[in-house]
Amino acid sequence: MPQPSAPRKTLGRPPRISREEIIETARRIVDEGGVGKLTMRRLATEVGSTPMALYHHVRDKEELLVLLLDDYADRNLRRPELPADPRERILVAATAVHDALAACPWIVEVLTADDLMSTNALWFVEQIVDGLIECGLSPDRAVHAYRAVWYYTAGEIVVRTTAARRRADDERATYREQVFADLDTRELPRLAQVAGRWAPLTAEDTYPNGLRALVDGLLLSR
Amino acid sequence: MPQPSAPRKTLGRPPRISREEIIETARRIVDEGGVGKLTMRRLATEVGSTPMALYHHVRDKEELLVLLLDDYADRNLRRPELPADPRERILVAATAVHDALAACPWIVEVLTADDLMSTNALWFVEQIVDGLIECGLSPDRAVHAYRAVWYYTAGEIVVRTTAARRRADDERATYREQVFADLDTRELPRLAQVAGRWAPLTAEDTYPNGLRALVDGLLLSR
DNA sequence: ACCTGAACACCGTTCAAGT
DNA sequence: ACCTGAACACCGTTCAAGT
Repeated sequence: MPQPSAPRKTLGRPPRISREEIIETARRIVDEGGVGKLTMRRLATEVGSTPMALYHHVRDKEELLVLLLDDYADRNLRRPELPADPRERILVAATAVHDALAACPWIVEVLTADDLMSTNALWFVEQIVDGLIECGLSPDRAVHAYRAVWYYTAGEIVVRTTAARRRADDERATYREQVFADLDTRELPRLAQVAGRWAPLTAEDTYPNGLRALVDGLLLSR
Repeated sequence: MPQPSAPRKTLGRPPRISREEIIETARRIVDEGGVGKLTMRRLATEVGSTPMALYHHVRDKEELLVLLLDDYADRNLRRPELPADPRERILVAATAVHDALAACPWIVEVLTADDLMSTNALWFVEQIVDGLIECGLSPDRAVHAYRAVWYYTAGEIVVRTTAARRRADDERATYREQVFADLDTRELPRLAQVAGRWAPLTAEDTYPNGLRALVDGLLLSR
């Protein structure tokens, strides 16, 4: 993603819109109406231009989305004070990333990206990998462990915000309720036993507990 | 998702297409060309009908997708022999679900559903929850622990298959490489240190290791 | 170099009518 | 009860032309 960089001295028509302006407007549209409202056409009109002008500043819609995620990370991932203890540092850094991303429901569509790549987000990755190494993992194992943390974090956000969306949609959730009401007590006794508590239980925020368990388990192996 | 149930005796025009036929054809389209090729219009023509006829059998496209996921789970989640040891049982059941879903790249779009709900998939959930209880967790904690496993599993699949897709797309991956090549060695020393090995390291299949760590960590707490 | 207009090749879904 | 045709209100992107 090459930055447009310094003001160009080359000849030609002066730009009427900038990458920054595009991203800024895109952010506003998404904040107001969700990522579903962000279309190249609408973005163009809100930026006071035509759809095709946008393609001079971003390659396509997917690049725009990734740009938007990076912008969000740069803007919302303020670096917290990190504890000296490496295990605690891992937990605090991962939770900070998690909380910032989870606060932003539209992120899911883009979050499936391979990794967070904004320089600001990389600082958190650094802290986690460093904490893992300080806890005694080799650098290679630390990368694997970091990835496990990222899988868990991304999965938690994706699954939970999609569930919340479905709940808002109404009546889609009743399918789950119906399935759970009709559970075969003989074949699925444990699920039948917790069926009534499933909704409240899965609504609880268990990210920190699961994260701690995962990190402890990852550190067990050395 | 009410089943169409027994052959209806009520009067009226006899159905020309069935829900089963729709799902079967949808599955074929998706298998051949990916989930992106599945449109209501194309599905209609391949089933020999019109777009609007489909809406008599499924509520909308999202319901069709969930139906398709359930169909896939019923068809591909063959129940393995499970070990007697509860911890091993958890690992084998979770890995079986993971492997079946990971083998199916189109699943990602639907996987963000709250939970797997086909009766066949629920058997695996039952095995995991049961194993966790047998290991000494309370039923409530077992549900939370199962959810952590599901977050980790869904996250791993979503992140990895999206990454693979991006790699196939080409040149999108080079962004990551560029960022990693330009890492500030002073500010991000650990990442700079592993930068060269990042791609192969993250390409390795570490699902089973991470799963074991997570489960061990979850069992530590009681 | 940057922007525009028109067009291409699509979408999911609603509505009113037919059998 | 089930299906059709036409239409609505959109999409992302390409291409050729303008300034």
